[in-house]
Amino acid sequence: MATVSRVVNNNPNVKPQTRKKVFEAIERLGYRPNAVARGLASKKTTTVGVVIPDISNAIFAEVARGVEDIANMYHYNIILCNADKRKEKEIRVINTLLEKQVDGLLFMGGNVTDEHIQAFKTSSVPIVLCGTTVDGDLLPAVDIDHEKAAQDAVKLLIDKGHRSIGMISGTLQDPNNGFARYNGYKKALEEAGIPFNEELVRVGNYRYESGIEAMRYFLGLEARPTAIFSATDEMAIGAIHAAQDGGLHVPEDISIISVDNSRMASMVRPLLSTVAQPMYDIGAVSMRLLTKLMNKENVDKGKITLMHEVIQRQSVAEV
Amino acid sequence: MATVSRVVNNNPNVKPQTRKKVFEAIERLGYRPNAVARGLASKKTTTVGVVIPDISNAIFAEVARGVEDIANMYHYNIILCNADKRKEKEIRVINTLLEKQVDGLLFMGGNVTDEHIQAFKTSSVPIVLCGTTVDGDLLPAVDIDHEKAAQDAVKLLIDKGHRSIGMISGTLQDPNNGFARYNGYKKALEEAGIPFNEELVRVGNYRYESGIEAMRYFLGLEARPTAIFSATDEMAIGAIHAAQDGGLHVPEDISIISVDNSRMASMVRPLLSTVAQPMYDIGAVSMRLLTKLMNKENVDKGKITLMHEVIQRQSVAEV
DNA sequence: CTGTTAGCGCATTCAC
DNA sequence: GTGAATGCGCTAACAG
Repeated sequence: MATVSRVVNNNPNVKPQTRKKVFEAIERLGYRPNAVARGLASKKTTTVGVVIPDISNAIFAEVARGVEDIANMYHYNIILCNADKRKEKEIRVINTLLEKQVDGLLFMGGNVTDEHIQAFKTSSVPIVLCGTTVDGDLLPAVDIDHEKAAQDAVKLLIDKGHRSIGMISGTLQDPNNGFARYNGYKKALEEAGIPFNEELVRVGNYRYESGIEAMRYFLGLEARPTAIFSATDEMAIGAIHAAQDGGLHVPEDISIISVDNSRMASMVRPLLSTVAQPMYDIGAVSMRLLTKLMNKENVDKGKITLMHEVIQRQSVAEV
Repeated sequence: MATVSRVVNNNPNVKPQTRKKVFEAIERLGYRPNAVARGLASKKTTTVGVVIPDISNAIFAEVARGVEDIANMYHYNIILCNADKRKEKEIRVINTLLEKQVDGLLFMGGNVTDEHIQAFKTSSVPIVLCGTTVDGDLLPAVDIDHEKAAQDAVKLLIDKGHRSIGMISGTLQDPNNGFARYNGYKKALEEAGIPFNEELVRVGNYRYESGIEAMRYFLGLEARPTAIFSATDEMAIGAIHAAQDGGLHVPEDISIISVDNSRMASMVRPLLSTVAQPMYDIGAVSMRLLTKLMNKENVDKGKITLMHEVIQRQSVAEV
């Protein structure tokens, strides 16, 4: 029995002949190791839990690929849990994952509240945040600098001569994709000496329809902005279509830029200018960090910030 | 100890007072039940494995939502495993899930080969196919009638007067989204007495870029078709853009219809006509079926076919 | 190199 | 209604 265990776990202390015989028996009997029993005995499940805020969001799907590739590379299995963008569900899922004795936890995106912190604190296994951060150095995290990304996007608009720039924001309660990008927008304006105008920002919900709604609002303004910065690609595409539906040409009549560089940014006419988040890398790097943590290796504390890059395509023109 | 177990498992044979005391102790000690040990002892994990062929495909994301909602309703957890559209990985993932002692398995989309069947056969827990089927009654499955869906789409084109209709197909090796839709296309032509022309079908890979490539091909034909049927929305959108990039107007110069009705179909100009697959329902129904199977309830054998519906939007016009 | 032993943390008998 | 005993299938330490 112990020998079988050794064979199954690739322990070298088995005579090749015996190993062969065991494999044959395994084959013959159709034996399949029971991962649950193994997990109980070894106190390791070689499984990491990944909570993903919204499975239907293409951004997270790409991050998940990065996570997975690295996880496979280090022979970890992944339990992906969708949290439907609901906080209670996020908390519940975290607890379920911990009960299932995952060896580590990756928390993707979303807003990390005190309740989350509370749940994380009860964990005896390492946790890393992925595509989000939290104030202080409470938890290791890998993300981009959302504020700077937004600022760079708006700066491009300004460099092209735009002075009246609207913003389609995410909810300001969301510290990363929402508030940080809003702040980046304000900073860019400030730096260029352009007064901030509350009327030029419209809060959406990240989705296509709210991009449409926002653009309709801008079109109705007596002083319509010449350029729009959108917090996400999807809203930007909605904005483009609303502008076109209103008889405008993009970018001749109005320029549009956003943040994400999701696949969709190249699936629209005109092609969308946007600032690229290295989504795959965010996933890969955070998973690599988690493997180190699970392996009790020493790692530098604190957040890892990955570089973004503004991608110029067709939706922005000189004013 | 047994009493704690009873409390945690909601066994009624506990005095309310004792129950309360146990809960207090649980709270005070921060006790968290170990799902692994529980699984070993009870031989149930209240977990179902879901293998999803491609996490970055919006279609599957929507199906997954349906799966999840029902799973939660019946108090099952879900392990989502992405298989990256690679057969070996699918097989590997199935085995991993089985080793982890899931109570049931949902296999989503993808091509079910003999190797799959072989892997499924070793399972002692129920398995249902979701968004795919297999010949014979080997496995319970829920899906739409892909062939009929394609046929209906093409029929709409024909009803609008089109006689020269191109098709952007998926790979014909794929029995569902590929071959079945191709057959539906041929059937519709046949029924209308339109001769089938090999030159008017172009095989793509379901992605946007291959839609572009296919449309470029059609645009280069001396006898350019007046309408295109695409096997997926994403390729259809590529086709629309390629047509527009080539100076054509959709639908005035060329009509386009596809199958899927993904969210993207409403995120393009003109709005894409397409036949809707009830994706959420496919997920929900298959999960419900699985719960019955896991519960050893009697269910009707065989496949469940859900209804599709052709959605007329803007991308199709009379010839 | 191989077999024996003792848990892993729980659910499930069975007594009381 | 509660506690004590047994074992789920495996790994880990130990002895040989």
